[in-house]
Amino acid sequence: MSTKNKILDAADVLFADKGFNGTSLREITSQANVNLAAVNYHFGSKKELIKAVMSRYMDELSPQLESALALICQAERKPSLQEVFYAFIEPLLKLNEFKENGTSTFLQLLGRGYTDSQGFLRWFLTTQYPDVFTNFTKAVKKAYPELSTEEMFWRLHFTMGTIVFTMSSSEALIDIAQNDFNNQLDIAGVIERVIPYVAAGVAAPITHYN
Amino acid sequence: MSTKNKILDAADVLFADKGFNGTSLREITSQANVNLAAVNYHFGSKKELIKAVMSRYMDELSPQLESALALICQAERKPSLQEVFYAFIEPLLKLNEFKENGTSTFLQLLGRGYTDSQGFLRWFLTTQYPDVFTNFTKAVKKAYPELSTEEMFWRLHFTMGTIVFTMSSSEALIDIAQNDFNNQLDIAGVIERVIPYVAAGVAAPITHYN
DNA sequence: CGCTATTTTAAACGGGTGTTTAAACTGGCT
DNA sequence: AGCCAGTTTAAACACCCGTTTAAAATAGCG
Repeated sequence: MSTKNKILDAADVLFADKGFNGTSLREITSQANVNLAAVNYHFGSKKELIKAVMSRYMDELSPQLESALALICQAERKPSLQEVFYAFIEPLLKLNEFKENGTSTFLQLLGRGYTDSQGFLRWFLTTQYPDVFTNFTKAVKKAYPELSTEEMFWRLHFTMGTIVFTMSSSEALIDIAQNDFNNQLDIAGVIERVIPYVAAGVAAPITHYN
Repeated sequence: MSTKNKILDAADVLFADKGFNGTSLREITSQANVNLAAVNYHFGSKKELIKAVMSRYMDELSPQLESALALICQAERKPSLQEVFYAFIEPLLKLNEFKENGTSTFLQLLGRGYTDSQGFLRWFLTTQYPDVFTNFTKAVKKAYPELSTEEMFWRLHFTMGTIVFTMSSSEALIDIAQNDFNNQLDIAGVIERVIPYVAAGVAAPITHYN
């Protein structure tokens, strides 16, 4: 395997686990059995490495996501919110074929991107992959047209938060569930439980504020 | 004002803003106009300072939270989920009297605690303030008794995630809402919008898994 | 083979980190 | 006044960070 890919493979696991700030290049390169300077040689800087790690996932995910959402947008029938969210799930779970534990790793990385590094990664994603956001918004609007654009903006970010945060601590939560309820879940199991939650949240009745 | 409090005041703003790992003791002490060594003199270590910052909020919050939830648990009438959540809101918003921007700062700190430092802070909170969690669980169980304990465990953690994550990025979200919708919100406004969402999420119909 | 371009390597660079030290200062006490 | 516990201070400590350098190794090609 190429040095570049060895670095990427080691980096995304460590980044997901300990955050971008919390992971040093020396940890990454020693995990990857690669010289320290290789990161700067192949990627230029740590910041560029972070972008490369995210891009590898987004480039895999974003076309599938767009086509799945396009299918919903072009259909005549009005979709349910659950359908819209499940359009997300399938491409997300396919990341497990792309890379071992790809789904949870990617979602954890997404969570890190929101809180670490003061949002430069959110900027990177929204500018590099804007279609994902607009298509998702369109699909939700079709499923729940009464919802104002602003209210939808908030509820989608709440949803983003729920998913991303859940995945960031999914390992700990799965451990607790195993101990307390003797119920062994995997990532797909957690997703199964979070979908009804977020769907109901987005579908919540409209309240009027003063 | 005492050196100890100057440090705490500077620390919690910086910690909330840039995370625990992302904030250096030198930033804190220069912001507080205090000598660098004062942190280790008064608190022992950075880790202990983090605990002290969180304890200051939790000691203020936890008694009020417990009595508000106890009121619900002891009442004869079955409460609604919205009521249970609003029992949280009032004590949380009172943190603004305790300290300027206390509510959002505390919630941001809570979010940092989940993702930074690999969950040592979650351990600290759940072991130091266990009553908050058990009382909350009791109140929800009273409002929605059909929900199994395990399902409730998951939905409460989803809720935790939604709140905490939303608050971590609340400044950025409020900025976007201002630009895109000409709607200037504060923290209370964001909370007003998130409550119906999480209440509907927790109240989602029960699904059966294979 | 021999030359060139690419890649890998060890070492060092400058700077930031949390923590510790020991000396200086402070205010209250007899 | 002298003393002393409590506090503040400047300086240094050892260590880790991301990045750069220049030499060594490797691979590709005429």
